[in-house]
Amino acid sequence: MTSDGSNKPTSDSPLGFAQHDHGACVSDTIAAAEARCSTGGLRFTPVRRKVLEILLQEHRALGAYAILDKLREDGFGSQPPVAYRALDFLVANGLAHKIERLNAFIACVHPSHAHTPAFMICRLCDAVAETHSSPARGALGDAARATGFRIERTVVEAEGVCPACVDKADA
Amino acid sequence: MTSDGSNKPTSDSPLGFAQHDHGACVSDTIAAAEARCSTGGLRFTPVRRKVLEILLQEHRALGAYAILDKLREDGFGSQPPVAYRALDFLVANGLAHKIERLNAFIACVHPSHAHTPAFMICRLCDAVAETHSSPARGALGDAARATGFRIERTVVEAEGVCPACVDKADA
DNA sequence: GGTCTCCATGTGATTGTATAACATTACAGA
DNA sequence: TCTGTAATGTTATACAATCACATGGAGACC
Repeated sequence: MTSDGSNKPTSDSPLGFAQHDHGACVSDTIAAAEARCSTGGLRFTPVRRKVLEILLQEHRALGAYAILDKLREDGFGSQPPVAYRALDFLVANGLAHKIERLNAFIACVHPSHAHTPAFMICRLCDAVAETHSSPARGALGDAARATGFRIERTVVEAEGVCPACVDKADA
Repeated sequence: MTSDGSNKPTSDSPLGFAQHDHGACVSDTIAAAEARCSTGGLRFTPVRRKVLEILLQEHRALGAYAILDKLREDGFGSQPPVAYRALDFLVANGLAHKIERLNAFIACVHPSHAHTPAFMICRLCDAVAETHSSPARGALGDAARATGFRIERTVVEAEGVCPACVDKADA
């Protein structure tokens, strides 16, 4: 379903909507994860590493039970908490994000610096691209200031059609 | 858990973070729903009305199964599809919104005109206030234009602490 | 009025998502 | 080595969402 699916963008089209060296994308993220864990005194254990590797395979969001299936194939524990605990760790440390709209998870594409992520989700090919938002600016920030609400975290997700799928959408 | 919980703001504190005549808030919304349904040839059936009334009782998001419990108390069907179908109708017609972060639903506070809702969710008292966002503006809109992504719908939800709870949060 | 059709509702069963609770194991530091 | 803590494994269960099918009522049409 990964390399031969008809929905999958071909090599000249974006994964996270933008062409890039995905191999580097993967190894960079793993390296960043190792760095962050060693400096922060965190343990980048086999399950956690494996889950991050699974998420990094594609720029799509994976549900917890899909991850669990892949873990099982590789001989890890296969009960829900195994996946959820690893995902909690990755999310808490900025190495992955949860896509609330999909109840699914995706690897962070630039885990090296703190950021407020925003996502664009293609409803046709399921690709997810990460960008960033600035919660303080914009209508939401205005409303928060006006009412005295203290923002601690934001969920910003756009659903629509990615550049590789617009033709299909209009057909 | 609703009227005696210690988390519940007292009568002088905000529901949607702002003091208002909640009775009018409820009746206005019901009236708007009736208006919209009659002009649109839609059927504002008993279950649908009841679910909207349930959602309107408080400015908090309710899970589908909590709604189902209340439906059962009032003699309606108590299987999940009963609630989900009514919720689908309300959401599709702009009378209610889903809070993705909570997998829960809330009545729309100004159903009369089309809008792109955004929410502020208090993690201490569970109050939810609705405001609006403008997807085209801001960092997300910029990113969408830059990559050629066509936004069809946005999820904008802020989690934090509402004005009535800041004291508790800092304690 | 009769009947047909569509839409909404009711119900049972099932799948997917997420967490609670508890036992066990691995690891780092005293 | 001992010990406290963090991570893992496992069972069970709560919560979220959908499928499939039967029933019933409101309106359209003759």
